[in-house]
Amino acid sequence: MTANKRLKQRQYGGQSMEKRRTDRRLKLVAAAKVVMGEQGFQAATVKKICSEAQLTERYFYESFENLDDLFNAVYDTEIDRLRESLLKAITDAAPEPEAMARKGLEALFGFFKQDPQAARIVLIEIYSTQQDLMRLYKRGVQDFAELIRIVLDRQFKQVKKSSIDPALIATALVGAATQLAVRWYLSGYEQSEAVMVENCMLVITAMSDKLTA
Amino acid sequence: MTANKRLKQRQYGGQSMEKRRTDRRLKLVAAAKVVMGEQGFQAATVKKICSEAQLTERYFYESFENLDDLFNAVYDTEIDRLRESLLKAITDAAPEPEAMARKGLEALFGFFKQDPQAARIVLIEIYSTQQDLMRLYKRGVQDFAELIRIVLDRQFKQVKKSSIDPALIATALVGAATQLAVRWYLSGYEQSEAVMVENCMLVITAMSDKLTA
DNA sequence: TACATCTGACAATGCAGCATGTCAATATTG
DNA sequence: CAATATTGACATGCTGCATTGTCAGATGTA
Repeated sequence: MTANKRLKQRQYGGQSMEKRRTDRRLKLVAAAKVVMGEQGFQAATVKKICSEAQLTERYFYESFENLDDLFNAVYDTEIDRLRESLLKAITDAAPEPEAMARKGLEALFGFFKQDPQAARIVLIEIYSTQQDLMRLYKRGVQDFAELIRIVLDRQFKQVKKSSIDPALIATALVGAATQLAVRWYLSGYEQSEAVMVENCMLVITAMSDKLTA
Repeated sequence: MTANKRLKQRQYGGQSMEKRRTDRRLKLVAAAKVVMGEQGFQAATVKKICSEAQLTERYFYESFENLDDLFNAVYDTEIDRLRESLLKAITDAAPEPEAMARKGLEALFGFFKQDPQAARIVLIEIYSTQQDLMRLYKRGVQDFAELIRIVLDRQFKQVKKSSIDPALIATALVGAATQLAVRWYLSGYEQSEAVMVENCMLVITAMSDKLTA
């Protein structure tokens, strides 16, 4: 529906049609991040977002089906940014496991501290979407857990008790970190970033100790 | 507004006005739990809930301001049930710390397994309310964390590093358990209850070891 | 039995937001 | 310059839902 009449396209403002479309799309995603990150998904409307993006409402439907669709785009964008930041921190600190963990946590809490809108999107609003919760959850939690699991597997090759599942342990650790982040965000970042990192580190090293013991 | 014209009240169906009102309120809370627990908060409407409760819509406004208000009531009810179950399990198993933790986790995961609607309300839909997120979060996460913190404080009196905050550690542990529960719920309870308990226990004992070391 | 209260079914109203449409102004191309 | 594509501002129709209102019938009270 969106691109049916391809009769004649031309430049406008020195940009091709495709460039203009993707620019508008990016503006909408950025605007939606602001609105949803400040007021929440529920309070977000097409009108508000288009107004924030300084675009007329028609262009919303040029790029998105509905608000859920747009939220997915916003979520993916922010999660990608977070993952990139995390991966860079971790790989830079390799190969010392403890340094990797610490730098990773610094990147994580730094990300949330420096961008409260993204924090709300990633930590809170993820659960407000109707469809695709599984997809978002997998992308936002399980993929990170998978990262951790790989490290865990390296640390302890032989599982002592067969009922212990590295994937679950990894999920639990992700949960510990995110719950700390949620609390931190909701408190208005009451504690210092260093304190958050330090306490989260303790949980991780505790687990590491336990598994290597 | 609800109870202005107290001109003349009388029995009906053998019940006093107050009894009838509270009965209807309870029916609405129970119905809302079903609708919101199955379809989510967003999909819940006054009509659906009243239909589920087999009450006409007028009675909704007799007991609640709006859907957020009703959700609060549902959430409180379920959290209270969960807390009661947890406390009973823990106190029954006292004073062995490890047994307390294990029985507590069994109660926790048992609760979510046996009542998926409550699981969704408590784990997922909590974040979908507009107002009062702080209140719900405090009631649903921080109060449980406080429980744990008290136990932690007993286990290690002197904090080695001043930056370690038992309240944060407790929050992290709550996060670990709830994230496991969320994953479990979203997977359709893929793993056995025993496996969930076992893996969560490992995280807790790891932390316990670390703090008492 | 007569009368007031309570209840349930459903209608009426009003509003908010989605989705599409209109149209004049502007930019681009030939 | 003429013709057409593109844009922005705004209007329009539509839908679903919240909230209030109506009324007949059921139930209790004097």
